[in-house]
Amino acid sequence: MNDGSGSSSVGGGGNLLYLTDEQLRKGIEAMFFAYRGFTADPDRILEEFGYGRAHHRALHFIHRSPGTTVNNLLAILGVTKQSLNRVLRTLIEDGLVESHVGKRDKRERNLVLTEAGEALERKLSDAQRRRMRAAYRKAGPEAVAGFRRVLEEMMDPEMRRQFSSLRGDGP
Amino acid sequence: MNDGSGSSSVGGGGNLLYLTDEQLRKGIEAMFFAYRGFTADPDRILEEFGYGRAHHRALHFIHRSPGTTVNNLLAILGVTKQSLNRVLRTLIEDGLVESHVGKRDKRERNLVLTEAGEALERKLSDAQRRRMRAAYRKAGPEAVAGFRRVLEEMMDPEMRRQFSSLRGDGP
DNA sequence: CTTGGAAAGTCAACAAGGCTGACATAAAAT
DNA sequence: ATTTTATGTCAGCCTTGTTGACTTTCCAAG
Repeated sequence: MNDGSGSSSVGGGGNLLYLTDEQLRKGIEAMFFAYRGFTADPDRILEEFGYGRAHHRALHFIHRSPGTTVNNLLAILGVTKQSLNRVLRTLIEDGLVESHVGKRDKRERNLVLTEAGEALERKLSDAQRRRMRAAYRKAGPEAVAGFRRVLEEMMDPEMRRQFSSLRGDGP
Repeated sequence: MNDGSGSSSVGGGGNLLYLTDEQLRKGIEAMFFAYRGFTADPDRILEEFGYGRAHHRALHFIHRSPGTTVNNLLAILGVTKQSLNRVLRTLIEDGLVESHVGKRDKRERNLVLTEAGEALERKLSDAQRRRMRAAYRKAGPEAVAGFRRVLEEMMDPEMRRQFSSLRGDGP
């Protein structure tokens, strides 16, 4: 019944060809396969350490916003505090993350990476950057700009805001 | 501190500016947030049915290659047969998927979606397409081409092959 | 100063969806 | 006849997500 969403614009304006269901399906599958590639390298490294994706995410965003609070991290990662706490606890026990009582608000915990934490984060993001750099290089600057543009449009609006600002530390 | 891989080309040739670590980091985070958005809509629908990502993946690729075999699906999804089987079993029990003994090779099972299976798949992919179409439209054709180009480069080489061909059914 | 409530942590229990290993069956291939 | 392949299944483990209940700390409003 062609529910309105479907298979529009074949003989249409001409350059709307990329909005056909077939093209969209290819885009959907490209996201699926690419995301797998995107995480494959870090995942191999994490496995050596007995960690998973969740640990990488935590390390990444603590590295990115040193001194960020647990609540901040929860908002960014979109998981429950219990789930995050479990990951955070192992990272703290293993000496990769330090949790300091907040100065202004002592209820808060400011999270920072230790030397070892920075080292692992670097190892992980190096691997991820290496792949992305290669992809960027092969695709060229124009493609990269388009890539970034589409990804940004694909986010939920809230995420898009966090994506642009994403402080987490002081004002 | 600039570990060799890092922060190349700032005052460099000029248009290599986009390969700085900072730009790559933004790309990495864009992938993370965008993938969340990308799956958010189907995930809400799946939840109503008591299904998860794994079910969506199976439905998608069976819809895409009707009559595909279990082994084919395993290769595409990159999971163990036990893991896939669990998902497949529930889909078959729930009457969304049918498993037919292969004609030429009776060891194989040819998987197809039932009416109900097609209906759910459509509902899921409609939601996903809707978001992607909106993103495509806002970003424009040039951006979409770049998006696809970078994603393809980001895949593992094997996946890239499957991405282009991806038969699964007859010769 | 007292107290309400936010921030954070903890414990318990559960589910999805990955994994490995072992084993069974049928059918194709050698 | 034997081996290999395709599939299914049982059992058990792990990570990472969930909910719910409860405690501690401590800022801030009354």
